[in-house]
Amino acid sequence: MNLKEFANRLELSQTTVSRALSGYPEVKQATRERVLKAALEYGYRPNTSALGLATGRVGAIGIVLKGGGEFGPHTSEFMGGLGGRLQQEEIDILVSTVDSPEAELATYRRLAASKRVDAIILHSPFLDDPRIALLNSLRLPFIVHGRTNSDGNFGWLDIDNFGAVRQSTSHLLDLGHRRIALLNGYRGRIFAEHRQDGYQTALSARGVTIDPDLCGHGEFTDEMGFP
Amino acid sequence: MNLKEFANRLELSQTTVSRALSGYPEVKQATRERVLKAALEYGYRPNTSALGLATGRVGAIGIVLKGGGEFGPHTSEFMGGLGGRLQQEEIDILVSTVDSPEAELATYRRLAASKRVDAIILHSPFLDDPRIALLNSLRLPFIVHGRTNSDGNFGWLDIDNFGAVRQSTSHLLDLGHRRIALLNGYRGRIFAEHRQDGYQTALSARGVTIDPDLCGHGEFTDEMGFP
DNA sequence: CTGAAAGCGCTTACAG
DNA sequence: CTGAAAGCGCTTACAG
Repeated sequence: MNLKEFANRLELSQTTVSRALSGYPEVKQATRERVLKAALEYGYRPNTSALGLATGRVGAIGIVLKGGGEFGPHTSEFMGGLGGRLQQEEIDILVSTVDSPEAELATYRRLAASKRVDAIILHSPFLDDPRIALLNSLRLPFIVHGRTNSDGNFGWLDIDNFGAVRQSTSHLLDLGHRRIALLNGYRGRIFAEHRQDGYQTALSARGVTIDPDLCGHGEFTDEMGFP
Repeated sequence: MNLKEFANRLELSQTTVSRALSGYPEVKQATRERVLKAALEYGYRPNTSALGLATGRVGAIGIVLKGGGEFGPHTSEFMGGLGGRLQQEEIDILVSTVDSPEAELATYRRLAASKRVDAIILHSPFLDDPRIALLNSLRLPFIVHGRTNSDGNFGWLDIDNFGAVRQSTSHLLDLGHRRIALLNGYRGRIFAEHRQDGYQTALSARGVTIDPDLCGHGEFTDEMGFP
């Protein structure tokens, strides 16, 4: 059912129905309630494409997943949390998978040109990340999950990698341990650098010399745990 | 850049440009090449919302993820494979997360009414799955990942759970083992039933009595491996 | 082989 | 407080 038909049934104009549904203030309370009730009853919902065309908002935020290793449990968990919140606003997550950095950039171009999403979540950033410059130039709103050294005025969110590892390392030192290994992510990832810093800071504070052999870098897999 | 502006630059009508881009046969070869080249150069792509409104196709297929346990590595892997194939057609995956079966049904209603996706991937079906009847009644095209006993004429894809477990059980029997445990999924899940059947078939074929204590049902987590 | 124009289903100034 | 109508950016009969 479309707006025209729905409005006809209510014997109201499309204008008034649209305004009632969108919460505009100039609709009479009684009218609004009648419309809201009928929408539930008939299951009417505005067509997303039409809405997107008229307003410029499509109600979806994009996330690009790399086919390979990035697609781990962290991504799942993050998407679960993100989706839970977005659900409240009836916003969905648009996932595009790619198999190379070039394909990822091409995907951002495609998403921007076709106006497929309202914003992007950029995750697992590099110290200096070309994706940020691209997104900026495309004027595609985005937020970064993780930290980076890239320039520009953009929002990001991250956990305190430095603090977490410094604190846990200190804790082990408190317990009397001295040979403490750090299983870290790939070098170049900023979170890995921060963890390394936290680790070194804690060790240095106690005068423990760092043994490079105890610092591993790589994928976060069970296998990587076995040197 | 929109079609109007793009067509103006080429000094062609929107009609011809649209047809050239969509691969309609009635466009002169030279014209088509000129359009295709310019599209790449200017980065023109049709607005998805407009395209969806005009054609009824939105270029996205939906998948609903339950916030809890379903969101494991299997889902990630499946989405990775799915996305890789869809990428070739520039189709994206629209993910909605829910936290209850009711919310999942409500989401299908929302996706259908707002015409947000072209089709749905239904995963982890139950023996008798109410989602299938709903999707049918909503006339939302879908395919089932996994098997079910539900009625109706619909497509599904699955691995041979019965054969896989029968064969691996037989293999262990061949090696001389007799106390073989089966760490299975939840009862009621059809894949779990099939695996159970495969297990029992293999054991019965050798006259080995089944010990219910060796059959675990639950989440596929490390913790579940410890009785 | 090409183009003018209607139509897809909404929103939102503008008018009352 | 309500409505008629233009406009969002495409596709596609229809006409030539």
